Amino acid sequence: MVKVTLDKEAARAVSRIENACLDKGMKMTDQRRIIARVLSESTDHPDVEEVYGRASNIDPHISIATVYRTLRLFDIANIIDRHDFGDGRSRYEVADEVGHHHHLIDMKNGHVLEFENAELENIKKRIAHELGYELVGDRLELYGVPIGASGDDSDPEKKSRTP
Amino acid sequence: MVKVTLDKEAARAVSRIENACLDKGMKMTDQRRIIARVLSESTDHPDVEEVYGRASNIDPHISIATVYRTLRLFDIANIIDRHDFGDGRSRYEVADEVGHHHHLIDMKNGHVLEFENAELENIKKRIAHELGYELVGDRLELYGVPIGASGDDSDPEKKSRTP
DNA sequence: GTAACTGCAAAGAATTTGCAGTCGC
DNA sequence: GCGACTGCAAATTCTTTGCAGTTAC
Repeated sequence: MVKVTLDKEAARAVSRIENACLDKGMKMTDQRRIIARVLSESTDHPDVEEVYGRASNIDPHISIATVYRTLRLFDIANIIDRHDFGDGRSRYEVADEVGHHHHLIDMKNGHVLEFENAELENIKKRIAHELGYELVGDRLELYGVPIGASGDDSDPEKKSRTP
Repeated sequence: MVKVTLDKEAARAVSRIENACLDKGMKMTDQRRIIARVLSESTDHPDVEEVYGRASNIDPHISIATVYRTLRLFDIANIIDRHDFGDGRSRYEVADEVGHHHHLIDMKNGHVLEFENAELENIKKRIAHELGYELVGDRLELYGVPIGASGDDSDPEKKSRTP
């Protein structure tokens, strides 16, 4: 049942991306559809290499240059969000349709948690206003260590370097 | 009078950095002293190339590799903060001794404003706790456009690309 | 039909590193 | 004196780009 829900959501995201492309006069090529699907089905925050790998499983002929170009386009079109978690590379995920979430990076094992907080959203807006600005974007990452932990050390999303 | 104050502060920052180096068993070379001075005297957020340029004005023989190495060391030692404002390069500034400030990037002209907000600090900590983490670091940037503006377009700190 | 897109390989930009010589402690 | 540090140039890593052929609309 979970899987069905996921597939449905992913399919919805794919068509959302396809529509966004067509709206902006971009052509919907097989490669873009594949990358859209890969991103829609991802629940983590893959970097370019990782997206390339997953896309290659679907079409082994896809080129990494195309992945770079497509991710850049999707990013500009606000279809996806680009993140920088402190290791050198950019990471991507499908953009929120509503609301806005941020990330907490577990310094112990590299896990990335997502969270959303209305109060936080308000404060950010308020601070910007107080400085005389309209908030048009923002970026927040928290870096933390598990409370009272001495736990495992796996690193499903690699390690970060910025504290 | 302002200038005197600045020089005093810069001198204090330089010796603080020197002490931190010695504390950690790092050698205090001329190059490191120069880079410490450059950073201490900067009120903006220079990138490596810029630090290199300013350091070169003091000692034209300094190498950019040394600047890279030194900035990395200072960063690890928590003497300085590294930032990423969305253009490709890293930017640096002397770390806060107390408190913690963040940045608002003016999307219109690239200006970078600094701000501090106690309420914000609390929320971040609280969110981390709710997720089961002790907050050990964080990063926040706001991107904004001036309210009711159609103003100038200078870019003293270059332009950013992330919204 | 044609402008946009792709793959490939080469170019670019930012940063790191190997090595031989130098210098702080 | 010795290990840490520096300068230099070459190497790495991530990302972009020029070009010739292909494809979506």
